Amino acid sequence: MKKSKGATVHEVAREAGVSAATVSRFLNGTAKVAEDKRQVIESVIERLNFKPNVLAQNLKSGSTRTIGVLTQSLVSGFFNETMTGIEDALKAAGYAPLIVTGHWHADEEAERIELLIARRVDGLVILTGNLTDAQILKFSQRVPIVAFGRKLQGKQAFGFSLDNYTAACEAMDYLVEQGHRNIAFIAGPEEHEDARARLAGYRDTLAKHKIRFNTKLVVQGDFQESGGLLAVNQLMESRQRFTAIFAANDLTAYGARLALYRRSIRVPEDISIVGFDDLHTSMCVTPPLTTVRQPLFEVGQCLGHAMLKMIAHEKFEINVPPLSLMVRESVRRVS
Amino acid sequence: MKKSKGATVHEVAREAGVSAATVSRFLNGTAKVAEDKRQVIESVIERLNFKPNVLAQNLKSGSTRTIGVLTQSLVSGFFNETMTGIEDALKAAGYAPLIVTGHWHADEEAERIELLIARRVDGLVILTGNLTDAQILKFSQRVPIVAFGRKLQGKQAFGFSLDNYTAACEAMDYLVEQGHRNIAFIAGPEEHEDARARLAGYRDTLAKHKIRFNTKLVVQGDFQESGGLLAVNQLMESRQRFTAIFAANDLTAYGARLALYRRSIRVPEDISIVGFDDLHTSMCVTPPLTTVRQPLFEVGQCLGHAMLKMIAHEKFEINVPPLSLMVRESVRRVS
DNA sequence: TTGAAAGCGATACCAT
DNA sequence: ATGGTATCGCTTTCAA
Repeated sequence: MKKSKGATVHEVAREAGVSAATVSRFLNGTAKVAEDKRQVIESVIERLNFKPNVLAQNLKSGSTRTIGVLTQSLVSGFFNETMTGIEDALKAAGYAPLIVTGHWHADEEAERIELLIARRVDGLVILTGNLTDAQILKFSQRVPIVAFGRKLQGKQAFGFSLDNYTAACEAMDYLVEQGHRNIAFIAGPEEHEDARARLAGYRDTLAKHKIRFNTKLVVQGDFQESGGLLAVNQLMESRQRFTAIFAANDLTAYGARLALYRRSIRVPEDISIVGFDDLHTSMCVTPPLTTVRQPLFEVGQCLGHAMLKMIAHEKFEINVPPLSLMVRESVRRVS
Repeated sequence: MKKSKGATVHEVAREAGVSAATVSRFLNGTAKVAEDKRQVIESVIERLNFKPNVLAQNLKSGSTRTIGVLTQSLVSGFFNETMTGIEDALKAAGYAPLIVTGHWHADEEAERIELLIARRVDGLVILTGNLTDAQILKFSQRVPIVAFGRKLQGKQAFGFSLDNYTAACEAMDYLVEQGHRNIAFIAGPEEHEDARARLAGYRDTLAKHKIRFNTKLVVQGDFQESGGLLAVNQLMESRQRFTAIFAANDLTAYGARLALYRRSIRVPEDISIVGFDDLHTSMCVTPPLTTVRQPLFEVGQCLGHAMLKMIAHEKFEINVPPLSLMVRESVRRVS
């Protein structure tokens, strides 16, 4: 099966009356090439519409200029905004992301990472997930890894997360400042580090303001809309009194808001809601959601740059804007 | 620079006391290998933890088992749901998607496609975008292409879109059935085929029901929330009377809904809204949005399968569920 | 059934 | 400055 596509360096070389080595040198600027040959080569390349075969380059160089990205969901605004940042950072350096999905399932994540490694990605970006740090460190013996959503430090591994705790405290402080004292919390998955940090922030801020921690006001969610909806139902059934809900993430807040709507409870007149993430849509829901903004695009860029630096064995530092509370219209002042 | 990673077939061969060819045959089942050698090879592979170098296989086979996917936005629910379907279909066949973004910009799309081709993807999936059919047909001379959002038929190109027109008619019929006669329409980008089909559906259904087409009731949007918001403002300023809004897509509906909220106009009590797409969040906004559901996951799967078939030079047919109206709570019956 | 050897296409070292 | 040649690791004839 003759490949119909594309000329080779040898063909170009022959046509131009030079050696393949010279063509290669011209292509990569590896060494000086006489002006006259230069011109001939250039025109032959043009005429033959020659494009170097990346596959051969890859084999030779051992590098694919591809970065594997392990995400958890292709439909989540959270991951996708981060991904946009990653793509942005990689693009400039001529790298492309190979994206796979782990669906929050450690086994699947590991399997997809194996695939990525088999495909010889030059590096790996891991967005949260359920692998243990130990597993990731193990993988990092085979390929450089940058992770988000976990603190990690190794020879070829680096991970960072944002200060979810402080941001959660800030959100809670705001709620208290607005006069709320009975605040419900819809938690995220327990195994999730960020979710735990947010819960801790809720708890500690209550203490700080000398507000009694009421277990009945904390219900389990799952970071999905459905969890938020169920949580509010549970809250209502338990007949606890509360004037505000702090949802562990925006999706949860959406679900909670819907449950309230179903019961004709107004937001924020009757109950206030605060979310976490600041998804793209959060400024457009009704009422626009007051939530903690995660600078996900910047995080993505940062991950991309860090990856590139790591591959180049250069020093790098993480520098992303802090989490910040976006005050919109879902919280009402109570007296 | 000696590669620290991975043994080669030759090393395995040497250790096992056979030739590299035999190892290769064992690996690919290309030919029979004696049971005894088989066992030795297997154990050596195990011991050396040998993994064939995909780069070399790629070079040899000319194939990367990678499908390029041109999307327009990494943060759009519309594209991402489709992508999930594509990934699902490819995964089973050992293919992986290389995703790039065109941002609705023909030049950028073309440039990203060049990148994909340079990386020797085995095929290309194009999700809508602003390239002309002619451009795509041209690209398809270099690589097989399957496209969504445009009808296309070529030697190595195939494209299909869903019947947006009929679905738009259905949505409008529903609105009319519910007693609405003054229906505003917020259009999508004019150059967008689907957007035009939806507008046509709006117009024709009005005619079918003998309702006068009022130009003032049609305002331009951009498929984004902001467009919907602006559109409603414009509508209010023009002081037209209407009881319902048909938004060209869900994002537009979100924006419209927010604009209404800002003016304390209730949905659906004062004004009804119908969207198009059925994004994931649409069932969780308040009120849950009545909208046309696009079976995007299935579309993605279909695209993936079609691509695989095309690569294998096999016949295939497109079979996706039709668009359907999801009746939820954003439309009220008026008398 | 098996092995030797010739590529796949680009690159880099070693001469000249 | 330039050419010849070995090399990256695997696959696949061609012979035996």
